[in-house]
Amino acid sequence: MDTYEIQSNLLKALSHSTRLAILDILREGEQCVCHMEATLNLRQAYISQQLMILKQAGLLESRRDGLNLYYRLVKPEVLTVLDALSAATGVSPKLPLHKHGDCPCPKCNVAKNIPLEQVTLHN
Amino acid sequence: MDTYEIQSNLLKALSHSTRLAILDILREGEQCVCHMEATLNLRQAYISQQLMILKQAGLLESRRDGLNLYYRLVKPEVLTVLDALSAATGVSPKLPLHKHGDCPCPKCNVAKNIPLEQVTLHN
DNA sequence: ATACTATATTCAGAATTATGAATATAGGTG
DNA sequence: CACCTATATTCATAATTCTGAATATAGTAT
Repeated sequence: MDTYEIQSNLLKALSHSTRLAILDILREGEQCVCHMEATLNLRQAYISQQLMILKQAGLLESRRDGLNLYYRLVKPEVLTVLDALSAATGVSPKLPLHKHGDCPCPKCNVAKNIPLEQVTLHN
Repeated sequence: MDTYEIQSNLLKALSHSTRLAILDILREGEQCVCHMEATLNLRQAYISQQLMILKQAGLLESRRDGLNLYYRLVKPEVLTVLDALSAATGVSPKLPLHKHGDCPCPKCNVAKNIPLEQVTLHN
């Protein structure tokens, strides 16, 4: 019954609402922790713990860019599982959109018109 | 985050190796408890407990025929989830085949050539 | 170096799940 | 009715997971 254990281990990694939300956030590509913090409105330490669980399960990897760590899905096949799950439950998740300005992460702030004197450039 | 909870509840019902095996047994149609007992080589009480969990999650229903209770999948969409899971993990379950003669259930004994004097008929 | 920012880890208690043992029940048979 | 067979339930304990608080670390900027 070894195959069933492999599969139930993956399911256990998935069966948690915060982790489902994280995977949903990562559907569209990598995101930093602080972006998840702003989107999910949960404490950073807690999100990190859930990220570690997903990473240990082999679903995520991270990349550093300056201060920020960006997580990305390395096993996109799980999205197929999640889609099948939406079909089976009859409900589809939609992410809470954080208010514009609530997310401090670089990706979210690229588009904003920040006064030049406040922008720190890498020289 | 309610949708995520609905989905994680279903995942929790699935994320157990015995329950995955049970669902696999039910892929091909209804089976009685004693058939699962023979196939999985687990104690009856334990299997009943797992069946109750799957039933509570709305995945199974049961039907009585004489002494036997037959369980069947009432949400076949979960099979799609399980198939996606096989794809994601790269492993596919195959059920242990019980030795012919180890399963006492009616379905398994229809084909056997049982001496007539031992067959009990419903008169 | 010092201070700051983003993220990770450790620890502990609460809550939940897993599992086995014992027993209960419901239906069938004689 | 008494007994058997198939299945369900209850109870107790062990194991695991959840969650928060506190703290640690690693990189950055000055």
